[in-house]
Amino acid sequence: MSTSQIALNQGLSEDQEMPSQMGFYSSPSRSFSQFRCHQSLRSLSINNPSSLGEDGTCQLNESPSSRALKQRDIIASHLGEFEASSVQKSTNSLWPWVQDSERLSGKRYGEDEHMGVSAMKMKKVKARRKVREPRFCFKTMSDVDVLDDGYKWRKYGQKVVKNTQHPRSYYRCTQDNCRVKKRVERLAEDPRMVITTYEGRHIHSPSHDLDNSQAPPQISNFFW
DNA sequence: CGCCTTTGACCAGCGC
DNA sequence: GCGCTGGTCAAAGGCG
Repeated sequence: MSTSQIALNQGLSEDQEMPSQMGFYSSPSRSFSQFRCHQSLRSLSINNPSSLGEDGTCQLNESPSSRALKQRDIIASHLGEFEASSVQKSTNSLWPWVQDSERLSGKRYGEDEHMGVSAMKMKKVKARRKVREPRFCFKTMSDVDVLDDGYKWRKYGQKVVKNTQHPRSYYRCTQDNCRVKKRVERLAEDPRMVITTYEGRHIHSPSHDLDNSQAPPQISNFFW
């Protein structure tokens, strides 16, 4: 049985903060029931509070009925789910999945929220990008590091982070003017688990959809 | 030739 | 101020 785990730490109570090594920050102001469930996820019981694990993740054991869902469809569904329910509320106080170090320096958020790409390129010489786009992360048990989420990514960096055996890889969406990035790393405690962190919102549909017109229309509704 | 990965260097933020 | 760390840049090389 293949297993995916989606970080739903927004639904945690205040004293159930995510493990620090996962870089999560739980927002105590939101309850689990606030998540609206996409049709394709209902079979995965993602909105069932009883399925919330002790570590703040929702473990999705794929049932026969859900097994037909392609991995990227599941991911795309989650993207839409999170966007619709919370990620767009990108004020500092409601930032859903922020790394602890960044939470402590919340002043960094939103300064250049609407700056254009060319302007950003001009500015980066003196100052690194201070914007932090909406982000969320999830972990998946997988042999491959890069999950097929329907988008095309280009690797632009790799870094060995402290207290981890495996390097963290940095990817950027290859689509013009799309500033979405993602980080991929393996969980130190369990190398079988891949931690994927998305940052930003896609301004286009998944590249696979462009190639395959048979893709379910509900999926294309959830790009960001 | 174009696109991609690799990798060392650089930079900003943070803690002390 | 200094050192550490994470994130990014960009040159170099590989591959189809």
